[in-house]
Amino acid sequence: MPENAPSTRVRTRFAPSPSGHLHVGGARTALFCWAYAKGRGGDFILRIEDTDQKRSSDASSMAFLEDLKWLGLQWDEGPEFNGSGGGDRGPYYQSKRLDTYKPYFQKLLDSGAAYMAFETAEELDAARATARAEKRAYRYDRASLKLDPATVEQYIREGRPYVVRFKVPDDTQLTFRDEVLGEVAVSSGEVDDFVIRKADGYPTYHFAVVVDDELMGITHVIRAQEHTNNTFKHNLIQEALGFNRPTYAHISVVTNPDGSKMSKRDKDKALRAAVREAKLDNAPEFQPGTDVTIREEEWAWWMESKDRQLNMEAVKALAEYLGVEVPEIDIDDFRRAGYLPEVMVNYLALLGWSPGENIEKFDRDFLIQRFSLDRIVKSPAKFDRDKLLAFNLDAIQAMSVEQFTDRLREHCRQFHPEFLEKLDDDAFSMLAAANHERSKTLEDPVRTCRFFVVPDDHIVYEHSKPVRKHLTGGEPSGFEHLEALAETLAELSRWTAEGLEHAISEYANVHASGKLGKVAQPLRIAVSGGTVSPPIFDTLAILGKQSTLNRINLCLAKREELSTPA
RNA sequence: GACCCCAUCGUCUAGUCAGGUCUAGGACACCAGGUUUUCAUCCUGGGAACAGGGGUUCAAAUCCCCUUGGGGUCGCCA
Repeated sequence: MPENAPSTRVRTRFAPSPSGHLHVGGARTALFCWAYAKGRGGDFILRIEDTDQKRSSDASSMAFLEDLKWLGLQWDEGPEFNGSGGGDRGPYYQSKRLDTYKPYFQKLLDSGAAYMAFETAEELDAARATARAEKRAYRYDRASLKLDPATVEQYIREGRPYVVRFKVPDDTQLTFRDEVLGEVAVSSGEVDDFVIRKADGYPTYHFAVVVDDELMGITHVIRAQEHTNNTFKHNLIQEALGFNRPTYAHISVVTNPDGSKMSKRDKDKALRAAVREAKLDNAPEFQPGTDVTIREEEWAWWMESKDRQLNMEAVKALAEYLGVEVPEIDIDDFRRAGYLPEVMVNYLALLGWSPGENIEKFDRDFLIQRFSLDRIVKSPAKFDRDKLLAFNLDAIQAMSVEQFTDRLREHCRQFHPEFLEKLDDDAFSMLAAANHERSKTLEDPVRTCRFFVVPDDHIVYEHSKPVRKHLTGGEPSGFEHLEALAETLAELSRWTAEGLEHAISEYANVHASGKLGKVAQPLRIAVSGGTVSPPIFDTLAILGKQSTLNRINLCLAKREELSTPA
């Protein structure tokens, strides 16, 4: 098999189909391709495998470009997007390369390496169903190969639709060397005469991938292990066309906690199950506020088969409607959940690869320097959210307050603008600083600090036992402390965390035998509605004097109500 | 079902290719203590694995075979 000469420039590619966001598994594949090429002074190419005309191609289907960018994976060639892409070996969309494929189809047809087949999809489905019912393995029977030339010619004249199939040789061993798996072999009898050109004239994945990899000068194919068996087909086409065989590395799949393959279709799967559970027969009418609708045809189409996906907006709306959590599998899900891109990169790299030496925290540059195919683990890796979270926490703790503030501001700008609208720069900075040490994600401050951006009289007090206890318990009780504190604080001139600490600690020394907790918790409840908030002095400082006093008074006004169990 | 691939703590993994330094290392999770004005941190300690069975060898987590288990693929999807 032709090895690439050492002098050849390394070129890898990531080749997704345009179907929405980048999911975790795809992201890891892209990361490995990128790291391998970049570590060797090579090129990382992005190619869009859009040879399925049935698949929707709305704008949101290219959302993964943004995800790739967010992770910091620049592509040297491919679709142009935000500074990445371009290149002179395009177009990088397979649907725009139809003319390119034509002569290669012809070559295979002429040489007899491929042939036309006239069975319809329906006929083949039926044959497969029969085989299944009889519990035997389905094999294409090569009926069209046995047609005599005159018949074939006649069929073509009649305008019968046909596909082109590759004629797989009988009785040989097909082998290839894989950089992670080693030698992989199968006997050719296991490989069907596969379709390389669909009835609509589009190439199938197998064909397009081979032609494009050759024409784009791809030297290393790093892809998921689900493609291992396809490699034999690709090798066959390469040989028939006189192409180079690139170096292969098949990386194991990333699985869900239950061990099943993590798939971009998991969200739809979860939703379909929920729909059946809820016995929903038709597309629901969503809330008037949303402009999302699912048409009847779309609904039926989607429910019909497990490999069909709804668009992003519909997924979100339907999940909300059904009140179910769809699994977090897309890079974008983690971005929204407040994970840092560098942490995602670090964690993803650890799924199936490790640098050894007990090193597991590293950045992109380290990855580029150290990444190699021979340290890739062969077995599937479960995606462990706990560990990801722990890494995210560590990364946040390692930041300076200023860095954290900037990151949080950016996160809010994108996903929670109300925090920037309601809080001025100073208050926002204080909020960020107060949350720095207690946040595991950029979403944590947002989630636990909603009360800052709510009007004073909209505070909702939690009717729970701990709340009641902190308010009514003790001698003096929490309410009594609040009454006293309202006066003390009203007279406080230095409304800063330090000033507040001074005043409140002093109060606690005198009236609560130095037990700060006795006064901090009632205060916390009064201003936030619950028992959880940033450190109390910071909280009050951010809130400001007026809001603090308003809320204490509001809490006191609800004394009766908050003293009795709900 | 057929074929391909895989197999170290609950999880991600180091160690396997070049057998001895492995009474198997790290991280996450877990458990027990401790610090802390809440939550979250943080500190200390602890339990936790070579799937099973046969070989080969002075010696096996490491090499070979079988069994079992897991994953992947069997589309005019990619």
